[in-house]
Amino acid sequence: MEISKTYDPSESEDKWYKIWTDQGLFNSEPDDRESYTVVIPPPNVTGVLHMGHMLNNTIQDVLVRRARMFGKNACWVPGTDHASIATEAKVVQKLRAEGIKKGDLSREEFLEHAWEWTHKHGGVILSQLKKLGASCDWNRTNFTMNDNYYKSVINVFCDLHQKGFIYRGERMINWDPQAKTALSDEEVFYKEVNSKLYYLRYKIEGSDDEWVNIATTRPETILGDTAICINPDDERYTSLKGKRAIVPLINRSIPIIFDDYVDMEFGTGCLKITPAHDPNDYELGKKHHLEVINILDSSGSLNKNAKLFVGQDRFDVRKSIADELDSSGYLIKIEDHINKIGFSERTDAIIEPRLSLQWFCSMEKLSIPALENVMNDTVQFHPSKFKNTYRHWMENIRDWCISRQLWWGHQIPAFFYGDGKEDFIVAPTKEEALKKLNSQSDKQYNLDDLVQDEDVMDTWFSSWIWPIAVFDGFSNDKKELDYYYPTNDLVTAPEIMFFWVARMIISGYEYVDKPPFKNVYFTGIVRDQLGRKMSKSLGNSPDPLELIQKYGADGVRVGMLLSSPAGNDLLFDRNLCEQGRNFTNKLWNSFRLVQSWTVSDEIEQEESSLIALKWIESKVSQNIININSSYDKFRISEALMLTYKTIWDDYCSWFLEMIKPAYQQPIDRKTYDSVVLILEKILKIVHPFTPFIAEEIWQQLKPRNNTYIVNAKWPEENINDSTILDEFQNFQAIVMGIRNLRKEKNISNKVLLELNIKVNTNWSNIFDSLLLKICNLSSIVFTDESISAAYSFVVNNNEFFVPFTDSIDTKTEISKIEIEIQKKKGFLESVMKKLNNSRFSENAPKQVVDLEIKKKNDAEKQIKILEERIANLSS
RNA sequence: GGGCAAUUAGCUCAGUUGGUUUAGAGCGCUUGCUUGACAGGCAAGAGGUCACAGGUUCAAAUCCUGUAUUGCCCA
Repeated sequence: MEISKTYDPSESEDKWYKIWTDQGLFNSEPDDRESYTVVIPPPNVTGVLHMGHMLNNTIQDVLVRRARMFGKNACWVPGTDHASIATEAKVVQKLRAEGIKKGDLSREEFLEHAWEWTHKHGGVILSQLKKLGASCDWNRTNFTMNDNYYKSVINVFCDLHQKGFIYRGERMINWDPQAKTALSDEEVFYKEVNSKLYYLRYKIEGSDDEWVNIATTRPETILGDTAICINPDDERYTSLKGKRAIVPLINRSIPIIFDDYVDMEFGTGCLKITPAHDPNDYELGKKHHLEVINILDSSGSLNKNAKLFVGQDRFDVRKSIADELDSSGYLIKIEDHINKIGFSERTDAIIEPRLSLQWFCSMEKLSIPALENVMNDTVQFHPSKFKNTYRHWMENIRDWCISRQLWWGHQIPAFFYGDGKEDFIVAPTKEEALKKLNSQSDKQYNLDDLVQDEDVMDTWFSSWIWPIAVFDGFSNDKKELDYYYPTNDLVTAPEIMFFWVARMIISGYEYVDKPPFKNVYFTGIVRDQLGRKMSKSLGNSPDPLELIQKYGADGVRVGMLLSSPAGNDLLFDRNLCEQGRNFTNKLWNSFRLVQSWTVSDEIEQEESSLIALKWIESKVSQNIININSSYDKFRISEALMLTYKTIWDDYCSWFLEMIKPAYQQPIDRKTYDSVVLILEKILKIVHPFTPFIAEEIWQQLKPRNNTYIVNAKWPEENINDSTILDEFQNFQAIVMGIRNLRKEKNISNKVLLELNIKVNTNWSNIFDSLLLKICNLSSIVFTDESISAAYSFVVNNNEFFVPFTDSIDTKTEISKIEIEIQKKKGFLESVMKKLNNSRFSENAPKQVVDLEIKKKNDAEKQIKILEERIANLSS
């Protein structure tokens, strides 16, 4: 049967994926075997696959497939995250396009739309992962809004409230005026922005013409000023002690206070204090018992407390108030100023610090075991440099604002029975809340008296229990949890180290008293060639499915991993996928070659084939040792490169060339059978990286009776002959010497050459038969004399001569050798410098000195050989 | 502003407690190769004063100090 010259992945990929899943090869149930567990970082339920997912999930699949081949019970749990704010934003947008405003809908109606949207778009991303070859147990697909999962989240909330970790409080939080919701600190990102610094003067109360000058970037907030603050060490302003100032335009009298918080260098050294609209001012306000005047409403417009500009947007007011301050003589000057401003991660709106009643989770105590067990490597970070970042964050951890003013998500299980701030009961259901309430109250309430808190929880408050909840860890049946938890490896991006990783560790210790995973592998961010983050708005992200179509899933997998050391960003280049595709093609053609041979039982195995087999056995074993060690250190791209070279260099370029029968000649049975065994080994080690082609060749190679490479055993290494590996290096050098010579002298590969060898050190003849074959030699002749009429080179102090076939160019030959001698002499000089230094020979360890002596002897010997050669040529 | 990293070939990166033949890989580049697995291939070659300046040491890409640049995290 004719096999295609190039490998076509499109057919075999879908075929094998279907068979694998139909056969249930990726499914896992607890049994006697050791478990190997990975939980997927759940992508947004309505998201689509991007390059970050590709990298992340390729790495997970490589780890999972390899573990499966080690005979472990591999379980990779897939699923999605409801992504409360992102999904809600999409639904609102979609409704708006249909002319429906969120405000016109009831909560129930809105949620119906949201579920409809989720069902329509949800899970697309998971089917895309199948294209990539992800070997997930799809029966276990989970979702953070599934009934069971929902209940787990609610129970955790109630439990933490019961334990006193969750509380309700008025705090200054990050407010997104566009989404009209609170955000956690982690959902705010800061950007440097060109803005203005306004210098204003406030009149001192009771004076005729005494002023205090302040500088502010937010003149609109003066309407909420309740003090002016000065550093007590600032001698410029000591006269202001005890005085009051008048807020311009509204003429409110405010105190002048003193606190060393104020930076004397910044602006004028006088700071206006607006406790309602700046977190630092808020803290100062609390300390000095200042009045708090909130002048903004939830959309960022001024409210009636502002007295002026009521109903206008904060940024419009900034312009108008500057004009008005100017015309009434309060504005001194405006300077350009660069400052950092917080933006909403989701809506990109400028964050407004806002005082509001929110739910918080107290983190300090909860985080203690989570910090400790990362620092002591119970949970290992790869690369370990991220431990520093982690520690820094954990040591300065702040309470987590977990409420969001949204509808799509887990509704906070707090039920209000009165108007007071504390008139609520926390319980999993309304019924339970009622029971609880009535048991502790004289008055008897009924269900209609209870109103559930409108807010939902932060999305991360559901995903932080992902590794527990996907194994039903909050139910009474702990069979799954006991077997699969702690999971083994988590593969994720460093950007969500605090959002997610740290919090999973915290919840793991709180609820299972064990870490959620043993290793965390941080991938880098996938960037484009210019180093920019890939994003929809830049349009610089390739479509993963198109890449898979073009290069094959195997090719893309290899392309993604070729240059992605842990924790470093990856500058994505589709040429890497091309390299991956070429690699699969190389593998394919090496299979075609083996497949094309006719096998003969009549002919004997050649000596050269026997040696070649002996060598490749040891070589592959040696490589497997190195590959295993790279995997153990989570150096995945290093493991890939070693695998790549095993196949391309060792197996294809050297081994197959060594055993290849002459054109249209058969191969002996013994050699052929051994080649098949080697090829099987090679398919196994490449399978985690390129599962599809590995399975395709595995199945075509011989009948497998419904067994698959997916479950094949990872090969064991056995180096039965290590000297052959050293000898091979000399052999390689000789082959290269002859190839070089052919190229330089323009001697075709078809011309038979005679190789003369003058043995100066020991010579093992095991590779002689292979030299004859690979270098196309007529014979190998051993000689005691140098041959003058010949090209020559030196390997391991043995001299090799190929007699001149035609015209003689001794001049070039001599100058070539002279260059060689110069090089060697330079080297010898650097060695001698060391050896002649008495402090070196006295202080350095003996083996280091011995090595230098050996280098010296070798170099001297080589120089001598070369000099003799010149003498010979010129005579 | 505070913290943490990084800087090695044209590009992307290795280089494991300082010493293994005057620094390695992949890609790219240059040159040569048309019958026999693969041009998505084969072979050979060029390319680096290891960011800079000091220091420690018999010995520094590797350790220390400073400078510059870049990235990340936090405020």
